Amino acid sequence: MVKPSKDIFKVLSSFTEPGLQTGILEHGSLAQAKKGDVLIKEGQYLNFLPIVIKGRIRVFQEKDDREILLYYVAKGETCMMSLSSAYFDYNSKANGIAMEPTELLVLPAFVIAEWQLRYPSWNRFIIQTFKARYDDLLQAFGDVAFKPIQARIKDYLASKVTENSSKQVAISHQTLANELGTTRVVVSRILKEMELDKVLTLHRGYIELT
Amino acid sequence: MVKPSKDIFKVLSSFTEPGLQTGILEHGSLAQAKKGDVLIKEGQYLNFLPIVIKGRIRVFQEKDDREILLYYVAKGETCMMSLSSAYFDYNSKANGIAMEPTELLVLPAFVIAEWQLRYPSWNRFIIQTFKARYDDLLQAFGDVAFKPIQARIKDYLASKVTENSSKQVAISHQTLANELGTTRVVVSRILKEMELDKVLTLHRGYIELT
DNA sequence: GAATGTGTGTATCAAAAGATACACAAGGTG
DNA sequence: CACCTTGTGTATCTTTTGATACACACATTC
Repeated sequence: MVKPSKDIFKVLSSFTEPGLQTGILEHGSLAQAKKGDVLIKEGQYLNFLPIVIKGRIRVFQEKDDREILLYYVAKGETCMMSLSSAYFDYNSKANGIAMEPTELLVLPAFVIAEWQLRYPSWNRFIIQTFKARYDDLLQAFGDVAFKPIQARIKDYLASKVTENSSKQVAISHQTLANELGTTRVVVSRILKEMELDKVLTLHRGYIELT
Repeated sequence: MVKPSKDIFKVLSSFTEPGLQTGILEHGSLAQAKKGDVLIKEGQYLNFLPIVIKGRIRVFQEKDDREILLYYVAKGETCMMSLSSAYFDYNSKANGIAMEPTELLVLPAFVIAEWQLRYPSWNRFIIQTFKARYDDLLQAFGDVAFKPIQARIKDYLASKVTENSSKQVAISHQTLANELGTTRVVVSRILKEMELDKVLTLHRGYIELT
């Protein structure tokens, strides 16, 4: 049980109220996760709220041997599943796995509602989280409902290109399939078509957009 | 511009603080919508928050000539799109249409954030709305991503049977297709298969589960 | 370099879903 | 009744997606 230091407010810069900062230092603890660590499992009850200080968490749904991405939790953000779960005593409807070595600030569930009425910046944080996750999900929902996989692959790759400002996207076909909720063979097939259409070049382990 | 009376708190029974009630009576106004009235259009900016007092609103996404249901807004509830839009000055990502003659309490956007810090019951209302809509959407997302249409039709009809405690579900094939994001022909085909499997009987304008 | 795991290409077949077109029935309206 | 709208049944064809199977290349480890 490691206590956080004031350094975390370099990352959590939106939490400005002195009382809030004191509360975080008092009730919070720091936890580490290795790449691949399972942080949240579907069905699990959570009575704490993790906020990512460093690293990234992938949150996804699973059914049989298929997966589909919901969202990533980046530095300074928290996970919707935990928030819902901690706030309402519901269980998680998704899984969360650390993508890289990740550092978490863990807060007990009871502070969420309490601080929300007391500290405007905390309230804003909670509302922002709900809103951002809802928007993400809505976007994903529309895509799955209306777009063919080909277009979704294109979109996914395009967003990665922007995100990393590199034309080369390091991802395997299997992982891409897991992000989009389909299978490896389908992804390979479509990627090959796209290569024939000259929109990208395929390599082992990465894809190069043209 | 019709001012609301105290009667609305029969519906909005969770708003207990006297100050909140006064605020609602002061800043709110009542509006009526006829069946089929378009209340929210995709892309629209909203600077008000409507709360349903009577009736029901259908919120859905649209692309080309396809539709897919997001959720219904029932008595005492508000619409996630409006909330997001009014709270954050974003535009709506969905459409809202009155399903029946509907009465709305309309509040100006600025009250949302203000009341949220001042009145716990209002805060709870806002959070509940986010949470409930997120859950709905997550469920729908998983269904679209993983379930074949046949199963989704089954689920949809089953939920209507429960909701109305009647084995007869009054819905046309076209409307059902619009709820699920597919086309009429597909729905008719699958329903016919299901009739041959003896799980339901088809009639003009309604479907009877067995 | 043999063994193993991971990543990719591809063929074949099957199932699901969509597009288009047409027939017809039921109900309401003039 | 003639007319129009809405709802349904269904055939045909195509596209998309999925399932299974197999080959092979690259990389890592022993």
